[in-house]
Amino acid sequence: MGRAPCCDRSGLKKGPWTQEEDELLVAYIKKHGQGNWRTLPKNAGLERCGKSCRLRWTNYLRPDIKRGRFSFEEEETIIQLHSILGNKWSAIAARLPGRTDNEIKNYWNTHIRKRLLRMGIDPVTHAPRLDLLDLSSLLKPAAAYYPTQGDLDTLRALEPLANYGPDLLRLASTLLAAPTHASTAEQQMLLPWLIQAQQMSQAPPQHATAADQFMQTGSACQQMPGLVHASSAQQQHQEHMVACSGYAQLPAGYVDSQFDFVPPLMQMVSDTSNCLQWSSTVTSSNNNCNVGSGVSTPSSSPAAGRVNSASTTTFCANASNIVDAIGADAAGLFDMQLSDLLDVSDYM
DNA sequence: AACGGAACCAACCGCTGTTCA
DNA sequence: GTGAACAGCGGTTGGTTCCGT
Repeated sequence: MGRAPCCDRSGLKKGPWTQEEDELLVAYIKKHGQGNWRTLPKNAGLERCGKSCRLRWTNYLRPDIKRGRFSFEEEETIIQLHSILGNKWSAIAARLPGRTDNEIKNYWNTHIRKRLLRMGIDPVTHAPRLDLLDLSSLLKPAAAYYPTQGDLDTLRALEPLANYGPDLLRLASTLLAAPTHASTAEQQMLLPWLIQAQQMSQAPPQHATAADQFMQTGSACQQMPGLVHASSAQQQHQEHMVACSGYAQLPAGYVDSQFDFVPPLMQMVSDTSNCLQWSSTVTSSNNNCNVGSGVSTPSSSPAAGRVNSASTTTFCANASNIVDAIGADAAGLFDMQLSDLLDVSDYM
């Protein structure tokens, strides 16, 4: 839509706020509360537009604002949340008490973003920059790896999770980014798991099982049809992440029980027969495309996964089965249109 | 001390989503 | 159902401060 900014009206002041203006605004809000921003400036005796007043209040004058440098913990939290939520500054700010979206956005652009770039990490995707990797390792001969029958059996058993895991991550992150749909309590339930899963997806176990390694190889093959073996590059990627990021610490002893902490969301899904139908469909569509290339890729990223329209339809239709299967317990979480819930544009 | 570039951050701008008549 | 009004969000700008030469 887009409307002309209200500040364009003649007589309204722009630019830095004076102490007198601040006092007028604070006094008015203390007395009347935050009401109609449109009428507030006139009632408060301010020559400002309502938008400017709201911004000044929310970003500077609010009594609960924490000022000063960001702590190490806050910085780590921002990085983790950004890897999940992308540039959803307001959503990130909602999880950092006392910090505003503007402050976090500024801090990201001036400090964190540059730091990640120096470390060779793409601040958009949170993955190592491909131009810094030794891509020649991707070109290893296809016959370099011969899986055993045991590997194949294990892979077959884990296949469903391997395929719909990323999509569940995406689903959960979408829910977290939709505060009007999911309650705070529900988001609090999802967030720790999402961060943990995100860490795992960025830094897989250093002494992974054969099945893990084989799954990774399979995943890489889906992303690069024609390349049978890409685990070397993958391992390089992982080591790079662990060495550089400093925020990818894994829970001790997680390796052999990586599905132990599967949260209710995933558990409910895995318990249903619908998920089998869904996972198998996604698996088949994955043969030619990369569904949900990773929750760590914000929608703005050009590196986001791409699929054709047919597989998008399949994915959405079967995701609907998941929602049905989860049932009334999670109804609040899914009280929205699927088209809204799933950022379909990511898959186009 | 003077200058220029980098870093920082408050504020603005343009857009989207929601509400309501 | 439609469109205007409004609130809020994310990207960008521009003024100020810091720091190295």
